Amino acid sequence: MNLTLEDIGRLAGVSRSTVSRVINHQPGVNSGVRDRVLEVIRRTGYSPNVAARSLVSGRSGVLGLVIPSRVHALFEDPYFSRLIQGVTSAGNRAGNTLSLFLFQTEEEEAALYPRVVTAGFLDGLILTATRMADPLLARMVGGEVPVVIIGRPDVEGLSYVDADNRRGGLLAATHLTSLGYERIGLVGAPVSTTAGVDRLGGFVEGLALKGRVLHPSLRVDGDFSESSGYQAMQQLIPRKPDAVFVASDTMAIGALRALREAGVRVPQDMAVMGFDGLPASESAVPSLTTVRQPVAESGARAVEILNDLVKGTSTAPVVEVMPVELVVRESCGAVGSVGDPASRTN
Amino acid sequence: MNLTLEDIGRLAGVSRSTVSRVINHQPGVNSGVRDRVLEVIRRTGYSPNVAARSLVSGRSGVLGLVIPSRVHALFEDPYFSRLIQGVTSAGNRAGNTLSLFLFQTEEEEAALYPRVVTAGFLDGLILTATRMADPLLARMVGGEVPVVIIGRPDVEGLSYVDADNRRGGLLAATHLTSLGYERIGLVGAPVSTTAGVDRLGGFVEGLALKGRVLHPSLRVDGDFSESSGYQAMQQLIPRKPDAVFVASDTMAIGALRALREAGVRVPQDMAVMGFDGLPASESAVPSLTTVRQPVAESGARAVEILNDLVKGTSTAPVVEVMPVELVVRESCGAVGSVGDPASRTN
DNA sequence: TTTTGGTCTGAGAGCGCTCTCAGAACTATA
DNA sequence: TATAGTTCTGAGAGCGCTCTCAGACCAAAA
Repeated sequence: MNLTLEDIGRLAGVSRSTVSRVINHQPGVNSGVRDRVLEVIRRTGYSPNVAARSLVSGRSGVLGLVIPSRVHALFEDPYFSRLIQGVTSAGNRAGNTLSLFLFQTEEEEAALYPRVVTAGFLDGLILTATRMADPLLARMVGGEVPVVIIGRPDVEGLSYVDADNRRGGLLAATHLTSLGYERIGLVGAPVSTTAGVDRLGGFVEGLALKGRVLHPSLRVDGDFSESSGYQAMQQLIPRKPDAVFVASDTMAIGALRALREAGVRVPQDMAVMGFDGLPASESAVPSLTTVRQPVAESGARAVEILNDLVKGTSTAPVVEVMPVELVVRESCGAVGSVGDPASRTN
Repeated sequence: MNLTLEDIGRLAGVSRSTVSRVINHQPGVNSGVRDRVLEVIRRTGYSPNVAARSLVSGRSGVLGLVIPSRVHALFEDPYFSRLIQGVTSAGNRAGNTLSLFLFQTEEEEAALYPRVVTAGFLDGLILTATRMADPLLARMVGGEVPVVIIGRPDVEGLSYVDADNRRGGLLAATHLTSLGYERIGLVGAPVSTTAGVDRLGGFVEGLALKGRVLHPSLRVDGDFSESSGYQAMQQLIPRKPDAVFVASDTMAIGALRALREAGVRVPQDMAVMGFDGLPASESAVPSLTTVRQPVAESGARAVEILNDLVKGTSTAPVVEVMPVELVVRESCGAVGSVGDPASRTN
């Protein structure tokens, strides 16, 4: 049942070459012939053999999405679900198929690397969740396969799509200070990631605009996991901040859990802000004021950039910074009936 | 820089054929020659061209994972993250690469289907989250590509890996009745899925063992999403059940949210059970008694079965039912200081 | 020495496709 | 009618690999 170009040609009374031309929308085919061929293709349900095609063209239409999930919990962050959705839907539109590479350990990563890159099977690669000084990045630079990073890499010369984390941190600081909070703390993202560094940098800058500094005792860093947010907040509670910016929604949800257990009311006793704008931030109790970043859009944009790189339409490095946006909900007391800073009890 | 078999052969002083034999671990190669070839391969970092290989062998080593995420929220259920982890890690071990197909709409599904199956690019397919009477399944049956379903399909003749949902439902019912609860309700999974049907069936059977029936007014079905669990529980609260089995952890977390808002204490005023055993069920407040199913293991098992099918080691249909297990935590009052049924206040 | 049998190696065909190139067919111009 | 130009089509090479088949080589048996 596996048809070839030759078969279609025979059925349509033309040669393999002509059928190939029709399939690839090349000019110079008599329209009558073209219709006849298309009709045969439609009738037989023929679709070209991808392996043969990519053998000669050197293109497979397959893009790789690499997620080095060393931190096991990492992948379970809904952030990745959204990202994957964005990447696949853009891929579907563009005619790509997506291969997913999840690495649990660095050994696995090293072992599979040749199969991923050297085999000439992938047209391009999207890398996510890289750390600073990531060996993965080092391997990629100057590789034979175009690469787009999601998140800002710490080396030059690579294409990437990043959220405007710095501005996001700044928005958070501005929002909290303008609401009148005094002792503002931070549950940071790991400073081994540029996202962590940038969100921190923007946050500190935003505080500085109002002549404030981030007191070191009011800062605890997490690792993006829910439980790390929980633990970080447990450390912060006795130090009595009146507002805390948590640098990811997932960690913020953990922080809310710690506060609930400790009997600290949000926002009356303490304001909490998140970062990401995941659906979970909306259904949290109280709903979470957060900085939304366009996760799915970033993934989609990465696919577009990568496809341009593959086609040679554009040449590296392409950089795209995606806008972030403040989403005001209940957890900072700025809206809703739950209370505002003026009516706080502590 | 793209090396071919011919290049390696020239460098090692042998022919293409011999190099091929070495690479594919075929017998009948002089061990001195073999070592020489391997050394050249190691030195050059050669790895065979996948397209050429699969063109002649008819195998690509690529498995497809199809997730028809019609319900948009579906994919954001951490269940899928775990499943994907299980599938990829088994795939990594077995030398497969994984292609991910996420369909947002039925049109997309239909449009991409030929590209997925007919193109001869995939060795096999893993299908998840199929509904009853799923057109996707109909398309698969008798297809040219081996298929393994995750979850029990509603048609005969297909290989599948399923959790023992029926037994899970029964465990839930038995646990709740043995704790002395009287008005036991259900937030069900959609009956358009076999998981929903089986969990319901087992639950009803478990109640029947104690001479109980599930009162229709105490049953509301959800769609696996957090918000559907929230809404279902809102409907259930005025009907005053003293225990509710929620047929997925994600929905159970929504249900807990509704209860918290309504001021209903868990487990003192109402016991709640979940299903799945996701990490989130442990960090929920109160921690959730649930039925754990081995999600990652199911994914891994599906890969193994599929690989056997591809190799022809086994012939369809292969069926594997994965065991489930009761995980007792705080939310039913069976353990912990929060209270037990005897001390309930209503 | 010849024969037999086994072990090892290379030549060559072919997987299904793309792409170049040459030639066929047809139209426009001299 | 002859020539040039244009449009369309098919033959054929080749992408990098696997696999069959025949032959080279060597040791053991006749």
